[in-house]
Amino acid sequence: MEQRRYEQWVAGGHFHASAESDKPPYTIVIPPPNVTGSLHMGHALDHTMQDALARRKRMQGYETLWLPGMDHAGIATQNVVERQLGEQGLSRHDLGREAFVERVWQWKAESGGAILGQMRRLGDSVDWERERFTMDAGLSRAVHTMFKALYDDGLIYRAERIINWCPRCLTALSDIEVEHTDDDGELVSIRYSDEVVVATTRAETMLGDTAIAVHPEDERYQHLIGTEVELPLTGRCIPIVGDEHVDPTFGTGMVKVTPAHDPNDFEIGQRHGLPSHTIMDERGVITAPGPFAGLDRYEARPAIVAALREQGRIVAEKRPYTHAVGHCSRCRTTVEPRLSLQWFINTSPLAKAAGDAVRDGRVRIEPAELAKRYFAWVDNMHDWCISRQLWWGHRIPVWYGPAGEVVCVGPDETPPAGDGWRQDEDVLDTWFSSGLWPFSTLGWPEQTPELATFYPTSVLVTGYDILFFWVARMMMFGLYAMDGRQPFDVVALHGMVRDEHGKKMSKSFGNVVDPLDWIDRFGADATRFTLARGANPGGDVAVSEEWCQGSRNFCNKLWNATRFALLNGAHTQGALPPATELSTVDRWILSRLARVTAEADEQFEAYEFAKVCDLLYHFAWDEVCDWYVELTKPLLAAGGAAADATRRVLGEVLDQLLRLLHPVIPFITDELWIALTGGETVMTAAWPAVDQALVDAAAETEIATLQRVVTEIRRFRSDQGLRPTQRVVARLDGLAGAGIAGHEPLIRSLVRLDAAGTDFQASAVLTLPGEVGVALDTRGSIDVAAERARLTKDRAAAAKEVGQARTKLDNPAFVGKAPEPVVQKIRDRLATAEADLVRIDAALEALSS
RNA sequence: GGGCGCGUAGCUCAGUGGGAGAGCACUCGCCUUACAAGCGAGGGGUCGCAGGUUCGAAACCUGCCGCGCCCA
Repeated sequence: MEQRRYEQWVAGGHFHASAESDKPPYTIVIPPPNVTGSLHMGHALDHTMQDALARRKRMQGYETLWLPGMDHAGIATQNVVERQLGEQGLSRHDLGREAFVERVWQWKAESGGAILGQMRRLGDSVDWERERFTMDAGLSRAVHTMFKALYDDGLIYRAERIINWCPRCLTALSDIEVEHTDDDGELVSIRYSDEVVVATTRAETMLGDTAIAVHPEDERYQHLIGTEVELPLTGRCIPIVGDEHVDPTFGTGMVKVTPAHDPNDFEIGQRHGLPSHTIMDERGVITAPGPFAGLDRYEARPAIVAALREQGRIVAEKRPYTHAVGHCSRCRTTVEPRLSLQWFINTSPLAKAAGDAVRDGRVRIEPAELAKRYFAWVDNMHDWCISRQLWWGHRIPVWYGPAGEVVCVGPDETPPAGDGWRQDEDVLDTWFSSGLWPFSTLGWPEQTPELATFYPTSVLVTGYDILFFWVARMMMFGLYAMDGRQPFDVVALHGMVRDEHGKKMSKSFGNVVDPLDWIDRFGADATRFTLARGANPGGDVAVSEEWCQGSRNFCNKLWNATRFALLNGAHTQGALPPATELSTVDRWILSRLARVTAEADEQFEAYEFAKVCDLLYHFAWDEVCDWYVELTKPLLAAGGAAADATRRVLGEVLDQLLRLLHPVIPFITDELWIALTGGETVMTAAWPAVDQALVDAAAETEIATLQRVVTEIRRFRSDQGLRPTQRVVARLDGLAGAGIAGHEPLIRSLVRLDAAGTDFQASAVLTLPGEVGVALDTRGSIDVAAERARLTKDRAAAAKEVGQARTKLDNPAFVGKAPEPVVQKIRDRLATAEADLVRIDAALEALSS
């Protein structure tokens, strides 16, 4: 059912947005999933939110573009294809660069982008005609244009720096592609000389030491500054320098300095003009001459410790010693800080602008509290290493000439002619192209109608976990490339999807839920509703199968309610009858509908998806199904003009309710709406407008009273053990005083009370709030103990209320300082509770006599 | 080590100065003519702990305990 409906939506062109439309634009670009990826719960949550926003805006009359696509995931994709080659005993070098890249494209054509099909299952209303991929010609042109612009502005530079290096992927990584974990290691203290002892977790790097550093004001060691010490195992002599960044309280207060293998040491080296000795190759194998050459870094460590121990130089060892270790976010290999020549972006002016755009309110982060995290990142941004030693990606458009020339070519410039020119071997970080996504997908650098219409995008919906990875980069690039115009007006953040105990889903823990499995078993609507219902701004979402079942049950409830409506002639033909021709029940539900519509709008605008779902769930189930539908039964059975009006109102309420729910649960609402109204699709129906004229406080009060009376009678019946079907003869008194005189037939119908005849004998008398009396003839089967228990409980509640209210009112400070409405409210509460007490006491006394 | 955040019913979470809420789970009764994937009724919380501000604190402030995330 769902797939057929989806294809109809696509075929109907309902997802397509036109740049030539004169409607106001509303734009969302999808956070591009990885071309190697498949749909997981995180995507399902992210997409559900975006789809809900897009569908609502479409119904509101906006030219709504939700643009889909994927990124090329440089490292991940290259890994996949290299693994395939590996199975045939080949490496990418056997193929050569050109053939390898061809092979990757082939892989993409055959098995890339599985997620796109899965998005259809979820119901994503994306404009498939505008699907984009970061390696497409247009987007590649955007990348080259951006590179050239930044290069010409002096914001891109090439330098030898310590970077994060993955010895398995054989490429540089940016700071954010490194994940730190606390790992068990060892801390060994090595005596370099009688006076020089240093502690390190990386003994093997001592081969590359070029100094010892102490704090310049450390009195223990001041006299050593300027002297030299012999580096064990090497015979080299290295200086002792004073540097303020040494922590005198850590270990011995002396640190070894290995500028080529540690970022902090590199800086110390820069400050003191120390040489850098690289002692490992790109795979982490020791290259320093001597007995350790050829050993892997993890073999070299124990070997070197052993050699030092033999010389009696190991003076202390701590095992295990827990310390933070960086890992490649793609393959978990321990990152090796490595001195190498890379391309960088000078982020300071860009990050400043990215921070200011949020600070001055041009871009709003929802929820606002998360802006703090954003600032923490953009205000302390390091330069961004953008070169990767990969083949799959956008090759850096820089050419080197035979005479040492360096030329950056723009998108339309041909590479320099002549012999001896070669292009830079590296490609750009995938996030470089992802950073251009909000405008490269709209045609930039061309000035397309799409760019003019749909930029800036309206909202970016993504997880707080990539606020740094991606959002900050789009902000930097968008503001730079689009003349200071922000890439999006709002960033709506959500959290992670977790299991039913709030635990992170992980393969190793075995608690991963596949959204496609839920879609198969419970439907896309139930899956979406479960996620949306848990989606508080910026918060994680815990989900479980039971909750998805609950969502499925809700969809089923809607189906049954609509079935009831259709079986009873509900319709949406013609105008609503005027209020004067409507029953109180009809006026009440229309009033509630108006209020709920207003509230839903408010919550939607605030990206409060959980509140929208909660609101509509309770309105639909508690008010429409449990009360309104039940109340219409006697009205419809009575027939006549009133029944005709109710059929129209019932149709109206469901029509509007299905529209309100459509953004979150698109499939079933469309199915039911078409059946109810005969329309083409609810997708193109107008979003419900709030009609203030329908708000009817008097009707609401009346029905609230009716509900309280009915509930009290049901409570009595339940406590008395009267079966729901058992009809009881009863006399109702005081309805007029409570303002619900006209509703006696409704009340009798809902609680199955028959009219009192001539032989009526009351065996139980209830007095309800508002002086309503119910005298029931239970044919002597009254359970006195149960009734006494019930009344005693009610009395305790009323007495507690009286006590609390009195305490407040007896406090002169409260009466004197609290605002008058609050005091009045307490007075009212006291009066009500005191009246209840009198009533209940009378009933208890009657019971005893 | 630095920063951010959380601690409310059995579970997952709303609730930011004025009567402690929801879903699920639980108990009891029901095959009531839309729906047992349901209907009706009900039980359940010293709002982490200790101080403070206030007429009034789950909410605001301070400290402590416990947990999580990000960064180094």
